[in-house]
Amino acid sequence: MGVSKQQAIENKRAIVEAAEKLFRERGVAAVGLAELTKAAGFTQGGFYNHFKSKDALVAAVLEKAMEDGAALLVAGVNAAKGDTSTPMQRYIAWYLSADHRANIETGCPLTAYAGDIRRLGKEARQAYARGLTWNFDQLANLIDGENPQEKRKKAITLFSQMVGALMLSRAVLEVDSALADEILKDGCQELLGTIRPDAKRSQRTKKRSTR
Amino acid sequence: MGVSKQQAIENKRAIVEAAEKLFRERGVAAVGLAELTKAAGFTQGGFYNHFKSKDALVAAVLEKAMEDGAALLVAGVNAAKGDTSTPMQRYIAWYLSADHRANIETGCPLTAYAGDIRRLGKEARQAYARGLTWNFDQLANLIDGENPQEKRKKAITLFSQMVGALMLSRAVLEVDSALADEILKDGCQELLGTIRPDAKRSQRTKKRSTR
DNA sequence: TGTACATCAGTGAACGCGCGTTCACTGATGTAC
DNA sequence: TGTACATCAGTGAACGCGCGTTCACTGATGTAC
Repeated sequence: MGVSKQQAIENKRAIVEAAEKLFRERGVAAVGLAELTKAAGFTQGGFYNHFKSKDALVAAVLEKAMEDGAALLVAGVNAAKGDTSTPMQRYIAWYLSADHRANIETGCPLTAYAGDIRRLGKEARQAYARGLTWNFDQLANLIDGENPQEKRKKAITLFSQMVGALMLSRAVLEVDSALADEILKDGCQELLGTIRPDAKRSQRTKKRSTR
Repeated sequence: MGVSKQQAIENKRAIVEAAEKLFRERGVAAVGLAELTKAAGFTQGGFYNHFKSKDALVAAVLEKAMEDGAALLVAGVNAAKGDTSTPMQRYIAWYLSADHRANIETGCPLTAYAGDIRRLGKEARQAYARGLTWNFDQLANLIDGENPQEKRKKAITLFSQMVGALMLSRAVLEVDSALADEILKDGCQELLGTIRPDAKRSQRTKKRSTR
């Protein structure tokens, strides 16, 4: 129908954006191209002007998701004025928050896609692995002291626990919200204690006093 | 075509068994009833003699999977003759083994379905939540000392970490097997150290000496 | 600056396909007498 | 114990549906002159 180059670029971006949200919420297989192109403001057939297949879109979406995930880490780690917590403490507190749990479309893509990624195309899986590697590297930098190997190992085990707790909490949220909250809170408490041994006791005391 | 009652029961069991494996490997949405009934030895239309809908099958499969997961925990915890490790040590070592990672169809269903369960029917999600609750209870019993709340908290955080590490390791296995192995091994080492502080050093020493 | 025309993003119908579900029918099983 | 018959698991074709992908066509955009 005749559309400016700029509009075409915007339309492609809109497909990826819509896919990024819908894929996470409902799963890649459950979201059709008709729905995606409609969300981007045009019709089904035009999809193939932008991607050679749905699989190519999936790869682009994962690539974009990993970039967004990286931005989340970088931004989340910045302290608000007057905040005396460490970057790692802020990251953990955000990661295992009810807010992050509720917003799977805008949250960490590594947890959001953890269950599906095995079944997606190779390019998508490679993007995921690259994103995970980058995340481990960044987290290792936020861990203080010790030798590089120990820092990396701590980063990996810490992140594994965050991913597991967030997934399990989301898994049972609608059916057993008390259990979901327990998983999140226990994980958060435990991890904040782990990264700073002397913070563990004060964290616990704080919890109790607020009850 | 006339079939004995016993055969009919066996056929129903065969559907659930086939579904249990295929659902985990390829996802619930990607496995059709035609494939399942064929695997069970009959044709598509007969499915509805056994289940009122695909959703009802999914619920039955999750129910069965949780039972099997429970049996895995109970069995895995039993010591071989001459084995001096604790039940918890054995469970962790099995859970974070390359063997368990490779066999998603027969492994722990809580990790296998962690990513998909949010999108399944309510009955299936309830079965999952019940299975998770049971698992936490059992693991808490395997943790020594301390008060019940601390044991439960430890069980939850420990299991979260195992689920996260196994999921992430599976997620990148085909694309970056070195990273996948690192996640599994670091997680295993860390957890074996956590549950028994004095075992941490000996575990590390053993690892190094075998390299 | 104005005109002629090639480009190519979007249209909308069609393709073959597999899905979950329904249904009239079959015929061995298993029960009632 | 033998016969008549109701039950019901399995058959196989059909239902409407939505999927990913293809394609001839449209027409505003943007370039070449």
